[in-house]
Amino acid sequence: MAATPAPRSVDDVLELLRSRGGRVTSSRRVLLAALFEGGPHRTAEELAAEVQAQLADVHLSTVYRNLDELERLGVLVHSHLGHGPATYHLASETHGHLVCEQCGATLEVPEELFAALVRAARTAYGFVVDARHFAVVGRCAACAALPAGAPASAAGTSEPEPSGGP
Amino acid sequence: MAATPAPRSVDDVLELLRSRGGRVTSSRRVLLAALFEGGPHRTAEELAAEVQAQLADVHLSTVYRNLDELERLGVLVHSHLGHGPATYHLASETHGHLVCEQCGATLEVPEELFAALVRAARTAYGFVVDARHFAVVGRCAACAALPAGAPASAAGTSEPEPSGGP
DNA sequence: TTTCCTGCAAATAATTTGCAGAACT
DNA sequence: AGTTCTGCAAATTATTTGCAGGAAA
Repeated sequence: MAATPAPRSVDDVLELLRSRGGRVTSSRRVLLAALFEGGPHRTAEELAAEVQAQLADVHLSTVYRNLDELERLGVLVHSHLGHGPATYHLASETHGHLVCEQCGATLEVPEELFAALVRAARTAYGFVVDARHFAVVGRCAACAALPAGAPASAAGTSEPEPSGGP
Repeated sequence: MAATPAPRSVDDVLELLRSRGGRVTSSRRVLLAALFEGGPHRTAEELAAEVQAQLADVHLSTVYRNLDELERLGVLVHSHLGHGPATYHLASETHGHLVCEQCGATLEVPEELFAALVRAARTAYGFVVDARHFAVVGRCAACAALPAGAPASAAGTSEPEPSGGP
C-alpha cells in the first residue's frame, strides 16, 4: 500500500507537509504553485526564478531544500537528463523522457512506450523499472535526419553502426 | 560507411590517434591500457588513479582531456548513471545500465534488451535511441523483493552509495 | 621546428551545509 | 515557547579552461 497517496493540489501537499510536522511557509506555497501550474521537468534554478518572481528574497538554496523535502514526501521526483542540471516534476505526472543529445530537446512520451523494456527487464533480471524517473538519450527526428557531422555537437562523431554485432 | 572501424587494442587506438594528427604520449598509452584491461564503467577519477599508479605526475585534468579526445575519436562513450560522476567505457563494449535506486547496484545489460524500445521510439517519434548512454532507474531483484514500505519510507534512503569507493 | 600536449591553478556549474536569526504552530 | 525554515556565505563535487613550458612529429 502507498504510505502517501499522491497529492493533487497545492493545498493537498501543504496539508501533507503539516501532518508530518513541517511548516507551511510562503516560499513553499509559491514553489508548489509553480510546480503545479508550470510545465514539466524544470530545473531547480528555473523553479527558483519563478519563485523569486513573487518572493524576491527566496534563496536558491532554500529552493533546493524545499525540493528535497518535497521529494522525500513523495510529491516530486527528479531526473538527471543527460548532462545538465536535474529536472523536477510532480510524481503524479509520470512519463518518460526522450532527450536529444544533439539539440537538447526533451520529448515527453507515455509510459507505455517502455512497456516492453519494463517487461523484459523484469523477466530477464527481476529488475523493476521505475517509469517515473526515466530519461532515454538519443537523437530526435530532426537531428537524426542530419548527416553525421551535424551542427549542435562540435564533435564529428562518426556513426557507430549498431548493426548485428554479437 | 564508417570512417573509423572500432579499434580493438591499445595500438589500434594509438594508430588512429596518430592518423588524426594527435600525439602518442605516455599518459595516453597508460590510460588506454587501463581502459582496455580494467572493468567497465569507471569514473574519470578512478581512471586517473590507475594512470597515476604508473605515471604519478599525470594530472586529473589531463585524464579528462584525454577521455574527451578518445570519445571524440569514437573509442569511448560515457554515461551519466543517476547522480555521481560520469562513467566511461569502450565503445566496443556497449551495453545499457540498470541502476537500482535503493541499493545503488549497477547492472550491465545487453543492448538487445532495449530493442523493442528502440523500435517503438523510432516508429512513433522518429527518435533514435542511444542505448549506451543512459541509465534505467528502478529496483534490482533483491530490493524489489523487499516489502514495499521498508527502505523507501525510511528517511535516509534518498542517496544510495554506489559500490565501494573510499 | 611546429604544433600538440601537459601540469598547474583558477574558473565554472550544480548542489550542499553551518550558522544565527526569523517564522510557523 | 519550541521547532522548523530561511538567507547568506562558504564548502563540495565534477568538470573545464588559460597559460607557459615540455614533448612528439
